[in-house]
Amino acid sequence: MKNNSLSTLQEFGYKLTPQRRLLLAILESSQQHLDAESLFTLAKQQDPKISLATVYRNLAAFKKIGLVQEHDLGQDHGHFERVTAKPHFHFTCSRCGIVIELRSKKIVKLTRELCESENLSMDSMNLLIHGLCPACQAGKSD
Amino acid sequence: MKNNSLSTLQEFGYKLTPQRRLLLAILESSQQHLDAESLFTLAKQQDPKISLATVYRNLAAFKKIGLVQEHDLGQDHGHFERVTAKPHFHFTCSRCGIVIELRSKKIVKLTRELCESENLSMDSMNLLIHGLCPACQAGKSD
DNA sequence: ATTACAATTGAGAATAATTCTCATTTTCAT
DNA sequence: ATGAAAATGAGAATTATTCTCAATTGTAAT
Repeated sequence: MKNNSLSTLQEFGYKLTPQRRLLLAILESSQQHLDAESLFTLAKQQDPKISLATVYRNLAAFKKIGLVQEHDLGQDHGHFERVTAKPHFHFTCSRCGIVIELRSKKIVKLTRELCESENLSMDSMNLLIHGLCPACQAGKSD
Repeated sequence: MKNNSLSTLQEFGYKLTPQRRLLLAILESSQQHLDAESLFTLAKQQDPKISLATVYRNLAAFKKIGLVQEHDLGQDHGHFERVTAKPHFHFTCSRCGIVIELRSKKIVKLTRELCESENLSMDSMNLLIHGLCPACQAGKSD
């Protein structure tokens, strides 16, 4: 029943190390989009010996097997989040940098159909929108 | 009538330097998604003195005023392209890395409406899709 | 045309994110 | 339990990008 990320890891031939359990646990409990450094900081609280290289290595592995997605949120480094059943999109305010999550089944469906019509097999989609959030639209004069 | 990128630059208070003319000309004539290094290489053919810093500085400026868009095409560095009237999306094959452009007015419209419904003002959208291209679907066994 | 000032540039140093190296440790199938 | 393959930690190395600063240039006003 409980087809969790750990069994997925094993299915793909990855070994189940304490570091991987820890990193996945953090990613799963986090509601935020973590960057490598933040994940490293959080992980160190529970395993002070963990290495930043391990964080990067495993983020790459998780990405490869679809457990996490990397997003370019307009900063100079990537952000990661656990992939959930519900695909969603990211709106980034170009002024204040806030990230707002959006959902639309219709857009997902259309994208899937667009790919099908071109004979492309779609693994993941990532819709990034830039603009002004409501607050920044209001205080545009600053 | 001819509202080109040069006049846009001036409208935003940027000076019209030979380097900027050159970079924009290259971006406009290129059908590809150039990264900073390729743009630099192309620019040097016409202006051997041009500096890589100038390329980065101006890509940032062009981006800021909406003349170019930066895409994260799954590599470890950004790719840039001149913004045209027609928004389009990018499919990247996770196996061979080929980039295929897709268009869908419907998706653009839905995205715009989604933002409106959340009171977000949308400046740009960027839809990145990952999967397998037709060729790589065929030769999956390699 | 000349001037003056702010913006821009070139060159290379500096920084920041990410990857690599390699000796050591650990997982897991046997 | 054992051994081979995979993973880790630590720090060095690499790569993309930004910064610094002196010299140059575009432009608005004369």
